[in-house]
Amino acid sequence: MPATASRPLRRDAQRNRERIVEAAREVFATRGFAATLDDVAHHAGVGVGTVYRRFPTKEALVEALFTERIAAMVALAEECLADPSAWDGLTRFMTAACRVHAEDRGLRDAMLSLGMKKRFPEAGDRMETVIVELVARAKAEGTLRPDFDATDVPIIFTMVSDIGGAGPQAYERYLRLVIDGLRVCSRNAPLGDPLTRDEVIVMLSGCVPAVRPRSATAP
Amino acid sequence: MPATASRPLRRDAQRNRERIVEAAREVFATRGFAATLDDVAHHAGVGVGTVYRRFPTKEALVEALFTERIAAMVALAEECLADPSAWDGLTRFMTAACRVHAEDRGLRDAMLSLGMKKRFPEAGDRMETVIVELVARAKAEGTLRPDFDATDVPIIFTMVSDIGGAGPQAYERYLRLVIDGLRVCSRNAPLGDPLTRDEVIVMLSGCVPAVRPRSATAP
DNA sequence: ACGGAAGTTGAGTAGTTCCCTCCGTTTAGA
DNA sequence: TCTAAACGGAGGGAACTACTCAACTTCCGT
Repeated sequence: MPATASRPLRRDAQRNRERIVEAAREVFATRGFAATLDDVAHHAGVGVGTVYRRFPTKEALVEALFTERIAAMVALAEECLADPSAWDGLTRFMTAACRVHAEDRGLRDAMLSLGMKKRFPEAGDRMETVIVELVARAKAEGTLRPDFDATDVPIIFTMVSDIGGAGPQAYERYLRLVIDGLRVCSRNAPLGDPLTRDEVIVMLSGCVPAVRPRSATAP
Repeated sequence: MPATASRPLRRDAQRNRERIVEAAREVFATRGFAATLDDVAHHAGVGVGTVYRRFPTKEALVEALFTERIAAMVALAEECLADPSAWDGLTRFMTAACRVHAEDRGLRDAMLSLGMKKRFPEAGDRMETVIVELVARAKAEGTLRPDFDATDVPIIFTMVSDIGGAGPQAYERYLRLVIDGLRVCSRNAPLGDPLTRDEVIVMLSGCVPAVRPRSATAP
């Protein structure tokens, strides 16, 4: 891997780059992947060309914006795995994830879209295994209903974060409702079979916007 | 109301009209309001022009397709209101509504989109009051948690029916999960304040596709 | 059997959105 | 001062979609 240590940016270019990243954070946070690079440029007070000079595609900008934040989410999940109470660990993770998704729709789209696996394969795998463990541990503890499945977690994230439009706190109410349905309770009706991973993928691809590719050339 | 009793359609035109309606039902059921009238025409084996001759706009077709079915949903809600068990009445209604939404995405879009109020104002009002009663009755019965609100019902419909992409049965699992969270239970965490009607409207407009107008002329 | 009204067709129009490029102009900094 | 780097933003081009229209076809009353 040849270190692409190109010469440092000119001072104005560096400043603009920072402006672009900051503007992108804001614009993506509110509009998600639906945000346009024209939006970002305008918000940053620079021309579109400048954005494309720094980030050759929208994809590149997305990667630059979210790599770090997704790693932080994985770290959080791992930290929750260490919670002495499995139930608290799982629900803390779910609550924190939903809050983050509500506050930053871009991060939501990055984590839940199909592109996740392509863009951040390592983080994605790690996240998946940690979620499996969080769920297994809470079932073993006897607090999480046994018919719940790890594949339900991203679906719940998607469902709940769709509420985002109604204000940043709105998700909380419905997440709580769902979490109250997660506890073992003698009156619970059985859930039946969980979704397969493929079904989850289909579902996410239908609900979470993708970065629209310039031209669709399927391999 | 001047009976627009124009002369009866020619036989071939009548047959085509029926084909169009049937094709539209199928296409809208799977693609929702995202379906194109070109899709419908193709599916019906006629030209687009024929569709537009019968239904001057997409709106008109939507109205023709869903007026009756929405009235049926209102009737169902009223029937559930007569259930001796308020809990069963409410959950039966919610389950039936979600099943219908899963089976016919067009009906879902018609019932949950903002256009509902403009297109079917009477049915919309009636539905709203019946839901309020269903919820009040179940709270009075002591089975529904008291911090639940009637405005939560359409939100739950939206959340759950978003799962539709993963197959027609997928919604069931998550609806059950949510319903299990609706029962009074000493371990339930308080939900806090419900969404205002305006917040509900914002949320729905963000999640449910509208019939795209020919040109955007905001009043 | 025929004339004309009703019906059909589908390429085309017009509006919109959005990713990205290009080139004439500006500016940092040696 | 001079040059390479950076900038701006109009516009290319592709995709999508609601809808139109002029040339053609079919029904049906007489």
